[in-house]
Amino acid sequence: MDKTERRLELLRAARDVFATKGYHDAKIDDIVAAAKVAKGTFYLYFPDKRSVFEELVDGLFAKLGAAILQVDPAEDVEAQVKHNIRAIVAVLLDDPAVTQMLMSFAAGLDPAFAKKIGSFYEGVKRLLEESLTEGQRLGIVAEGDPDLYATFTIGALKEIFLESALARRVRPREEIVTALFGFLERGYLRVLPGEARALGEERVAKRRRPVRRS
Amino acid sequence: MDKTERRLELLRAARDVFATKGYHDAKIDDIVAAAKVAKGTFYLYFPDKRSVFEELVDGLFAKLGAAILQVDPAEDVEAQVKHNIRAIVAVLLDDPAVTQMLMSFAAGLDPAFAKKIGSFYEGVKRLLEESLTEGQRLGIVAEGDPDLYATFTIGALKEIFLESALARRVRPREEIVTALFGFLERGYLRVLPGEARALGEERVAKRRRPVRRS
DNA sequence: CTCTCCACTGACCGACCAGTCAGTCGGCGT
DNA sequence: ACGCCGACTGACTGGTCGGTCAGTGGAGAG
Repeated sequence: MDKTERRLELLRAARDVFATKGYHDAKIDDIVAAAKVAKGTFYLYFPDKRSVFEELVDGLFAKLGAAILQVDPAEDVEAQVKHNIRAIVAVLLDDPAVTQMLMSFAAGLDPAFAKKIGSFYEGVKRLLEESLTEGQRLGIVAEGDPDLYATFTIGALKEIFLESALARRVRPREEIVTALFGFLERGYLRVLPGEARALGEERVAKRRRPVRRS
Repeated sequence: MDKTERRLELLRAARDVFATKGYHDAKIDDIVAAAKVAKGTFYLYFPDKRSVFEELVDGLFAKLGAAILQVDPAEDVEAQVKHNIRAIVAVLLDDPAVTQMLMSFAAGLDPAFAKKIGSFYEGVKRLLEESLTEGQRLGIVAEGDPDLYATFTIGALKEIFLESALARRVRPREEIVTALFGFLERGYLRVLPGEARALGEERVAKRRRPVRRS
């Protein structure tokens, strides 16, 4: 087993232990036991307990950031928004352990850590808020405080993932996407109605992996 | 200073320390320092650290439970829903310290504690879900999975209070009420439109403290 | 004045655990 | 064969708190 593999092993072990016991109850001894190495080995790969935790969270943040595409108002908005929702759902549900950590342990840890997560959400919110403001200018988004809209949306998202992570209920992904979009649409989205929709999905698919054709 | 007062003093101190430092970083020594008593005194009033915390949370739970009224579909629904939102907003914003604890430390503590908070939210959700299902039967609530609607709603609520508790933004209460209601209404509420609204507020007020007349 | 009572005190204890480091061991180059 | 390297080990340490309890002081009763 080479170094990269061992590191991954430790990361995996840490992720599982954190997810089941929570940050504070997760002891380094638990993690090394799960990874079947001695305690000292852990410290060959990570400087301390918190840094493993941060690495896990950072990884998910990065995946999320990569998955979300900027919405282009010139194209079919519904399809793009649905695509983004679908992407977020996929990333988060594919890694329920880290997702649970992210959703549940938000604050309540040391201030430095809370700041980290806080600033992430703030970033996401600002992005969403800007999209919404722009959307209002274009008549795609209803009147009202975009800041509040953003907050509501993020809250709804967080809650559904928290629920999934706690495994209180497993839901088909597409059901989440459709329901959330429906909720948002009748809440504050005013999308071009009718014809364009079916085509929209296709358009986004094309942009992700461009299809060459004659 | 009599016993009740001292107890309250400790509770207040604990609340403040928990809110600023989080459960784990809040040391008994911090609490007794804030309350200006010796450590031993703390243990004359509370059996251990967790029980103070639970007492604080229970208090807020109780206040919330008391504030929320069952919605009667025969009466003006909009007014009643708004009334409930207003009540929740009032309780939570009046005690930002405990609210922050409630919103932030959801899980990530010992399992027993997580279960406590979890079961509370589950209870709230079930109640809301039932109301929504009933609402669908009556044509007040749009088609769709009431479970998802409930999750979204609670998420939106939680998020806005989390934001307030972290003092990232202070908002006029009525603004929150109106915005959230608008969001829900255009999301899935189908309320009797028009005339009944102005009267509705009055009707709810009457029910809380019955007015005898002639 | 003294005795009793009890709220209050704070030095202390022991469990717990993140992080350390002197030592082991196997593989590989020579 | 030999010695070096570095990955790995796990007993140990130092510090931190939650919780304890023998002692203090002052108020009120007799």
